[in-house]
Parts: sequence; structure tokens; C-alpha cells
Amino acid sequence: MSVTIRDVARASGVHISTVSRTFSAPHLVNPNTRSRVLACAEQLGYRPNRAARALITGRTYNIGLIVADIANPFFPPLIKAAESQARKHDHHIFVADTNEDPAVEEEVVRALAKQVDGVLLCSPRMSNTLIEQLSREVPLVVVNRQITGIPAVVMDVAQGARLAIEHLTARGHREIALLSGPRGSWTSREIRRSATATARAGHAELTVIGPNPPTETGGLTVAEEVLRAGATAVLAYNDLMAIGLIEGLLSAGARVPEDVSVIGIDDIMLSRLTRPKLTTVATPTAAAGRAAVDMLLAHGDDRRSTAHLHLQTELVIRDSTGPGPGPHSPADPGGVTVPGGVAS
Amino acid sequence: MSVTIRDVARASGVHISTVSRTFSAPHLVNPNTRSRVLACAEQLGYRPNRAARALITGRTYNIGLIVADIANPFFPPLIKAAESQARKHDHHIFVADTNEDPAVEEEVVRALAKQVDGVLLCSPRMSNTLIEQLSREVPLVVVNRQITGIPAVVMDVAQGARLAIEHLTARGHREIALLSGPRGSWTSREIRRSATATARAGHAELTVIGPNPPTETGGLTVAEEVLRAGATAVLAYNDLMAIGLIEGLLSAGARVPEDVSVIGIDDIMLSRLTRPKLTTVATPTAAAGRAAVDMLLAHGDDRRSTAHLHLQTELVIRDSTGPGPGPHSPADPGGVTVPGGVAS
DNA sequence: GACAGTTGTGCAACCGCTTGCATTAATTGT
DNA sequence: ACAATTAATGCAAGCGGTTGCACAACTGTC
Repeated sequence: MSVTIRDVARASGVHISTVSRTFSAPHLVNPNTRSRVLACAEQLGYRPNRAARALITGRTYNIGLIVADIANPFFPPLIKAAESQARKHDHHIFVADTNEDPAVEEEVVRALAKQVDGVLLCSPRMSNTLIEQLSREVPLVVVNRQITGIPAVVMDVAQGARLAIEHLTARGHREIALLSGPRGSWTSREIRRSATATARAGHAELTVIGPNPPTETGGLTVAEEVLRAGATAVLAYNDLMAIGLIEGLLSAGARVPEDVSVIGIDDIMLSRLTRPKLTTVATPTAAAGRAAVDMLLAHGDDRRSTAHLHLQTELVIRDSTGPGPGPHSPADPGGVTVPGGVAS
Repeated sequence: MSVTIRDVARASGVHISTVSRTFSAPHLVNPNTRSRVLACAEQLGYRPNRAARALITGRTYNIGLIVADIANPFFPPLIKAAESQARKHDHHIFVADTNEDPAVEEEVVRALAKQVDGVLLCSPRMSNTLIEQLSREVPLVVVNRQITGIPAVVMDVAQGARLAIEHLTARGHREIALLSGPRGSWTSREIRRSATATARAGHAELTVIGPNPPTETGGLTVAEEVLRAGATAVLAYNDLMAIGLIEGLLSAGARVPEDVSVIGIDDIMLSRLTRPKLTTVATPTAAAGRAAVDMLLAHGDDRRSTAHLHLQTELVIRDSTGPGPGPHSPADPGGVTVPGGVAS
């Protein structure tokens, strides 16, 4: 079928082991021999078979990337960055979509385990225990989840939620609704925890609505409930829900931001293009993808790296938030973004 | 390290070949033995190593999926559908992003060739000759491109472009601009061919602007040029460009659709959420992803399938198109969508 | 000119699994 | 009751590579 190391060996008159070394340990082979072998290989169009190599070396040069929903606009930039970074290190990426189903997550990790050097688990929905167990079967890096002993890249949504709620209370909002995300989401718990604390500190009432599916529809369907709760401002689990919510509010006759202010999280590309433009907490998605890959690849070097990398978020103020009925804080920044950065 | 066929053999007191057959040819092993082996395997957590198996069978149960830009909202639904369909058939998917670069496309196909059963090339930018050559090294299915002898799934954008232009001429537009896509895009050529012919038949003038990068920016930056050309209607290569164009037109003081009508292609999720909502040609992206995978997997059965599957498109009329200065055709449908379907 | 060190290559086992063939035991036909 | 099938299993080669070890053939040293 395809050209193997043996063909190259025959063509260049050396033993297969010499050909092998030409590619995987060039310094061990005589420069003359080496160039002859390379020439033959080139001419025959030889490419080492990675699967065969992996069988004996244990390194596959593949990475698994598992996300809840490829079509959720939050993920593509992450996937793209991860793929690009992986390929920079000569690795390829398996992508799997779990449809938010923890059982599928487990199955896919196991199915992939043998043919990857490690797996990136993005916003996983499974239990901590299961993740810990899986991490004994295959190197794991988790994105947007904190588990002791598991290397992780997390976006600091708690900080983001704090900035968002502070922005709202500073502008006089006292009745705030929080649209929580899907069950099992660590991010959603973090947001809730931080938003609750911040609201209390700002003397505002926080009503939690959810859990909800993290989609446009998830936001659309709770618009009524938001209005009934009498909230003048809403923080949504993500931009998609925020956008859906705005649709729902508008078609229920409420104005955004005059009657209700809405803040999303993620700053997906879409959020700049809707009307009103969405105020949102920007998360460094691409950076997270790159960092997660780097972490996974470094994993081999220092045994059992267990670092948690925190990426800061920032509030991007656009047109979906306005003043509320209460008194404004004089310290309210009229500015556009509250900056963050990258820290570890 | 991990549990192999040998461990299972030892535990169940049979030869490794029996264990192997238990999984890959169960009818050849005695039911009693089989269940004993299965029990041991289960208990040890055995999972066949696909790479090792592939080495001898030649079937990897992997598929390569190559796209120009994962972050382009056109692709995620396709990737998602393909991944889902692949996994239904117990296959996994490698995803690679080429950044619209033909050289990267070639390199990635070659790099992946050995570890996949086939490659899906989505909207490739390389030459026909190269694609033909690559298809001799690894089974290929091409999406959105027609090449004799290469199995393909194509969305009928020519039909879509025709519907779009007809819609415009019927509503009295006589000066129409076409924003073409990136160089090397078959889709772009098809659109241009069809739009030109249809415009001529409708006694309208068609100005081609481009090639342009298939992004929001690509549309944004040509807004001036569109106005200068005096066009009252524009068909863009894709929705992203159409949305960018609308942004550009609005901020240049033009109204959409009162001054300029805009039609996109693809009907990405975003297009329903912008203001004005975008009139667009809906392409069956998910169906294409599924069909391409099916075609690739069927490829093994009937040697060298060479079928071209055409998926129909439909015009979705929303708010970004309005009447033009010329006379309306009485036959202009006030309706919402011009239906299509699926045909081969 | 014998001795220890390099350097470059070949040999063969092995990674985890499949599969053609040989072997043995059980079943069938007559 | 015995040859001929048939069913179940074992044996070993091999898929395409890697790698520890042995073995030259050269260096340079005294």
C-alpha cells in the first residue's frame, strides 16, 4: 500500500533501523548516510506512520478536545486557538461534542484515551470524582473548572461577575436577576457565588432564575419570569442567553436598556453586532485554548503538574446597560472597559 | 501501563488470539469462553487499542475534517453534525484549521493521511490537480467544490444566488453589487457565474467587488466602494460579509434596506439576531456535514464512489431587503421563504 | 603495534493486536 | 464403528516502527 520504512531502507541500501534513526535520532547516523536516506525518503514520499511509532514510544502526538457544544459560539475560538497551538507543536486534535451530556463525556474520554497524549476537558459537566478517576487513565487538563490535583485553566468569571454586579449597583439597580447556566456547570456556580456576595455588598436583591440551557432559547423563555420578578437588571450565564433574553424582553414590550439592563458573559463575536450592543464580561477564550494545550504538553516534563492558571476577565460596557431607579454611585466609571489582564 | 489483550488472556486463561476474536469475530468463539473473556475484560477495564488494530487492519476509525476557519460561524454547525454522525458510526474526528491557506491544507492532509480512513475537505482552496493527487493517497470527500472523479457534497449556491438576484430584480433593483469571496473559492465562482447570468436575464447591472476575505471586516471595508458604485442592492459571498457591510453602510449614513438592500449567504445563526434581520440564502450546513461523513464511510464499500450530492438552498427573506427604484414585477412573492429541498 | 575509545550500523525483540494455518475435540453420516 | 466434517482454540508471523545491545571499523595514545 503506502511507503514504509522498509522501502526506504531497501532503496538506500541500509538497515531499517538506520532509516528509523535518521528520523528519530539523526545525530546517531553518519551525515552521508543520513542525506542519502533522506533523499530516498523524499523521493519515495515516505512519511513515518505515527500510530506505529506511538505503539512503541507511547507518544501519539494527538490531543483530545472535548466540548459541550461545538455550535455554541463560545467554543470555536477556543478550539481554533487550541488546534493552532497544538499544530505548532506538531500535534493533531480530536474534537468531540458531548451535547452537554456527562455520560457522553466519560465515554468519549475513555474511547480517546489510547490514541492521545492527553485530553482537554472544556467546561465539563461530570462529577469531580469521575474526573479524578479519568485523570488516572489519561493526562487531563480541565478548562473552566477547579479540582484539586487536576491541572486547570480557568477564566476568572467570579471576578467578572463581581465587576458586572458592581457596575449595575453603581448605576442604581437594586433588583437584579441572575440567569444561571446548566446544571453541573462550575462556571455557573462561581458566577452565582460571586454575584450573590457582590449584590449583598451593594445592598441589592439578587433573584436566581434557573438552571437554564446555555442557549438563546434558554434566555428567550425566561423573559416573562424576569419581568414578573420585577428586576431592572439581569446578569446572564452567557452572551447567548443574554441575547435571547433581550429578544424576549423586547417582544414582551420592555425596552433595553431603559426598562431592563442586560449583561452577558463571554463577549462572543456576535455581541458586538446585535442591537443594542451587549454589555458583557469578556473572557480570554483563545488564550485559554492555547494555555490549556501548553499545559498538557508540558505535563510530560514535570511529572504531574497540578498548576491552576487563572485568566482575568474584563467588563466591556456597551449599550445594553443603563441607569436603574436607585441612586448612582459617584464613583461609577463612565468608561468603556474595566481592564483585566493575565495572572497566574 | 494500561491493560492489554494479554492481561485479559491471562486472567481468563485463554490465548490472546481468543481474546482478540472475542472482540473482532465473536461468532468464532464458544459462547461460554466468550462470556468469561468479556467478564474479565470488563472487570479489568480493557479497551482495544485502535491504533494497534489499525496497524494490521488498515481501518483507523478516524476521520479528518479540514476547514478554512473554525471560528467562521459557517463551519461549527457542519463540524458538529459531522462529528455526531461520525461518532454514530464509532469514528472519531480530527479537526484542522488551515487559515484559508492552501499550503497548510496540503500539509495537513498528508500529515493526517496515515491515521484516518478518509478526509473531509471543506471549501478547499487548493487546486483541482492537487486535490486529485491527494485523493490517490487517502480517500477524500470534498464539500462545496465539484471535481470530476472526486466524491463531493455541494450546496447549490448557484441556485441560491439565482433566487437572491431574482428577488432583487423583481423588487425593482437594477444596480446590483456582488461581493465576491476569497480567491480560490469554488463557491465564490459559482455564485458569480449564476448571479451574472441571472442579473443579465433580469436586465440589471451587476458589479463585482472583490475578491475579499470572507469575514465581517471583508464586508465592512467595501461599504464605501458599494456606495460609490451606486448599487441599490448587494449580494454578499456570505452572511458575515453581509453583516459587516451593513455595519459599514449604516455608519456611512446609508439606510438598510431603504437605501441599499443586502442579501447574505449561509443563514448562520447570527443573521436572525442582527438588526435589521438579514435576508439570506440558507445553506443546509448540518445536512452537508452528515452527508459528507456518510459518503466517506460508504466509500469503502463500493470502490471509488464518485457521486456528487447536491443539496438545495432556499432564500430566507427577512428585513435587510426592500424595494428598489425600478418597477416591481407583479410576480414578486411577498412570502417569507422560497423553498428548496434535497435532491441528488 | 597492542589497547582503549569513538562512531556508525546491523540484529532482533518488542509495542498491542489480527489472522491464516495447524491442531485437537466433538459431532455427524452411514 | 470409523472416516469426514465442523467447531473451538492455539501458534506464530507480521503490521510499521523503535531501541538496547553487539559488532565492526576507525581514532588516537604511549
